[in-house]
Amino acid sequence: MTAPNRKPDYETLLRQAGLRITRPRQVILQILTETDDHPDAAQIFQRAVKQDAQISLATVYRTMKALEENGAIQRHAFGDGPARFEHAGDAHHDHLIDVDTGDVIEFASDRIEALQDEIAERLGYEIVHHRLELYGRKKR
Amino acid sequence: MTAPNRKPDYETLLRQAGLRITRPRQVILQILTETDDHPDAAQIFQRAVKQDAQISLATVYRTMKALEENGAIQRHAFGDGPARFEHAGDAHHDHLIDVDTGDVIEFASDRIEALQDEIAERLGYEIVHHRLELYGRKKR
DNA sequence: GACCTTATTGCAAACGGTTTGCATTTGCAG
DNA sequence: CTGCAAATGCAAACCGTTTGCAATAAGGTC
Repeated sequence: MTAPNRKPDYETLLRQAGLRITRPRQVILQILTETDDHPDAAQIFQRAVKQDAQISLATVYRTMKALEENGAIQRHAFGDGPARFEHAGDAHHDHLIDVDTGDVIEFASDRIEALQDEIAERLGYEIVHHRLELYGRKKR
Repeated sequence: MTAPNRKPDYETLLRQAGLRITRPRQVILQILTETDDHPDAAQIFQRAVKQDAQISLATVYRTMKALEENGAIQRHAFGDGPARFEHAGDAHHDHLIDVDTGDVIEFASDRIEALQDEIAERLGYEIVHHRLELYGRKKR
């Protein structure tokens, strides 16, 4: 059950943050708006180059950083691979990564969240954030 | 509640795997045997150099790889930092990382494990492995 | 629309963690 | 003790990511 993703208006968001909407950014934002998966910087770059051949990978990284700082996207590091991005603002969820395909399935469980809090509590800690990733293989 | 760690006999283990016990390896294995925390390669290297000034970082990495391949240690990547190692063979557990100190506290919860299986099951997946990390701050 | 200031860009170089090629050394089976 | 394969140190390569810099362009102001 993938969480529904309302596509945020990245452009307005950046403008409100006082950032300029440049051509490269338009391209990148459009890609993010259209995408439903969890692409890494290289994938975003590849897609972007098709629209505008002289966009640089550095700009992709810088744009992702700007978006992240403004809470528009989230950065994940699954396994040991490159960072992958997804738009923030959806309800909290964790990830199940298909080890064969790299596909990411989102899921949420209040019970797991509650248990985590309980454990942290017992250890005398306050959870700042957490990471729960299930790596699995599709049953046939 | 840190899981009790029975120190494995790395040396015998490597010998059984047909690997040679060299001076650098002796030093590294001793360090691993003595350590209770989750050191990264650089830390192991630092400690090793004190015993034998000409051990190289490459050898640390190669030794850790050999140990990992033989199931003697586990490699973790907390946050975005360097890989950190711990001896395998202890009962399964997850980690709570103190965001202020980097300290790692181990914990286990059957209930969380069960919930994970349940979720994967529901999604039609079989869990190969998982990663659960709580990042927290000590309450005073 | 032209102008000006400042943010943003592309490029290439630097980065940090990790791996690798190679010539040399070493463990250890025979 | 010898010989050969395995392991070492070193430096260079690697990969994902960040950064310095000079050039370009966004977008507020007139």
